Amino acid sequence: MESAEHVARALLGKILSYRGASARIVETEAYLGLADAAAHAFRGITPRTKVLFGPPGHAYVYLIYGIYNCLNIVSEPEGSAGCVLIRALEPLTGLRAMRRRRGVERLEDLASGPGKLTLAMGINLRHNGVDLTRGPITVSEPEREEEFETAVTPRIGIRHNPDWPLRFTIAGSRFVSK
DNA sequence: TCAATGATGGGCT
DNA sequence: GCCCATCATTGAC
Repeated sequence: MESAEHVARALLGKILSYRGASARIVETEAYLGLADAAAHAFRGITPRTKVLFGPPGHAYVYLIYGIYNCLNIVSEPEGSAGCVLIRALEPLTGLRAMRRRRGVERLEDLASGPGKLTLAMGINLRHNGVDLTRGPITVSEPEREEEFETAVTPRIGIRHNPDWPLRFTIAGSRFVSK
């Protein structure tokens, strides 16, 4: 089964890595493409959304509010536009670079939000469309799989379908967004 | 502690 | 011209 929800759940606990920085995914949201008015792909293929309609495993990076970038992973086969927004990370390595790029010290503040984490990891619009199965940005299994429970809540900051339970977090993590 | 708000630019009607 | 899948700061309490 390959739904955005399934992939969003499966990404929790995985390791996102790029150029020496790595972090554990602790919060995701599923967007359901043409079936979901909150999704960028809802209105169909445009220059911006065409990567969403492409093959899974690619990055969809977009600019939000003129300032921040958000990282998504295309989650469904070509022609189907589901994706998963990465919303928060638990920093693991490359902390010095993350602190420099973010301008804050506290570990909990480095990547505890979708705009914060792209800045911390050095991910921006240039990475739109890159294949995450080939690098240099990668998603991999953790060295030690830790047990955790998945909490399910409505998505954050959207106006359409605001109560759909498509936000997934590692329960109790201090690195989720606030 | 918490709600309100300004920053800032691309995408789309 | 309006809308954002945000964040840090401000100011009231």
